[in-house]
Amino acid sequence: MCRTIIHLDMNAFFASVEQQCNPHLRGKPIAVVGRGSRTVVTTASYEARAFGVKTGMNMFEAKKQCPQIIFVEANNRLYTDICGGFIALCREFTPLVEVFSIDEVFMDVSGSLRLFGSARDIVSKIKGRIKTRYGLTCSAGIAPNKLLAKLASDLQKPDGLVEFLPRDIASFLEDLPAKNLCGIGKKTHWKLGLLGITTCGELGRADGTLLRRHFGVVGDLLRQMGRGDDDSPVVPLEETPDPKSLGHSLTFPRDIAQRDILEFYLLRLSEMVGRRTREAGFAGRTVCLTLRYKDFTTFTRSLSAPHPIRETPDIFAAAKKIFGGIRLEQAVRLLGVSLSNLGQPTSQLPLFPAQLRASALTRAMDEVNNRFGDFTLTWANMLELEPRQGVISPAWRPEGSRKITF
DNA sequence: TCTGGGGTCCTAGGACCC
DNA sequence: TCTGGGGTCCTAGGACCC
Repeated sequence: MCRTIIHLDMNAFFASVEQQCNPHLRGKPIAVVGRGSRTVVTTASYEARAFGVKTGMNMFEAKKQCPQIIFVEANNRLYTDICGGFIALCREFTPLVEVFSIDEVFMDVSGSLRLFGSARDIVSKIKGRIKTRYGLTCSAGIAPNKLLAKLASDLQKPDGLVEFLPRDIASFLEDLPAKNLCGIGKKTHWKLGLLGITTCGELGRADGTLLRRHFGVVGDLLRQMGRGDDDSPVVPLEETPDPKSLGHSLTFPRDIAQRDILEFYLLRLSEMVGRRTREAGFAGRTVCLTLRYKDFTTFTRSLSAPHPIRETPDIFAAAKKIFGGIRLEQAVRLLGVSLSNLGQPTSQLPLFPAQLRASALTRAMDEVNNRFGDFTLTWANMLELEPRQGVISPAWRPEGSRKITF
């Protein structure tokens, strides 16, 4: 059964939104960044990209590439609101809309064609509405599967539309670098190169046993990708699986060597994780601590509790226990806390008055914070720390623990 | 003034149990 | 004293995505 899949990719999303909101930024090289000096470029406008400014660059590098660059602090709320509108718009054409990231969606319009005409028609309607409503452009790819649709949308930027017809696919893939495929990163590209494989054509013809030997179970998948085969479904929001982990991490403005200060941050991160976990109605058994030293050496240590936990003091206690077992070798640049092995909280009621009080207290704090903002009400020893919110992750997805309303 | 933050999936070794 | 094999869980790390 041949499907018709559309991939839509908002062009330089965060930067374009900022340029729309602030006319004086239009036509200028800008970069959306987080707060503080130790931040990186999340999105660069096309004007900035022309100077070589790329996502992931730190501010100095960006400034070096483009001295007149304008840095704009991210406005997360604005981006998620527009993303919500964008998704709602796509869902007018099919319920099969998969949110791949804050600025990318897949649509399976196989069943919508009779109602709305061709996939091209659907794309031009959506593009038109995004342009009118938000002043934004996007690039679109149309193909028989997600892999190829994403490849297609990448070919014309900005404001493009590329359709892959089945008869053209093989010849197009023949000389296409394999690293252009979604899922083949730097390392895999390098390893493939050692095997003499650089193009999709070569990957598709490669020996299955050879690929399995070097890439394990992924080997077979790689060969299929080289041939442009992909039968993965478009997963709509309603069917998105529950998250497997929830976490937060923080790069400090300056490296920190004092354990007591690091413990303050640990509590703060534990509270952020706990609150989000409770809000999403989960509990988790495994607490994982991520630590990055001054020299960027990064490692994780985790600890599993016998029962699912969700209260801040429980998460903090586990994080502190892990932290206590680490002998600091350098000043610390980043700390992270995450909770995994997620499931439904055990439904048993708290047994002891102390537990009952703790849980009621948490509930009350969450309510206040949900209404008035993060850290309005907080644990006393967190008060001396500045609340600090970074830029939203471009991989943010409005689902599960991050639900939004349309 | 070097290098963010939020996730998923896979692998591999060791403990432990039967 | 040496010797099995299978299965699960835990931990740590790495590759990948945006």
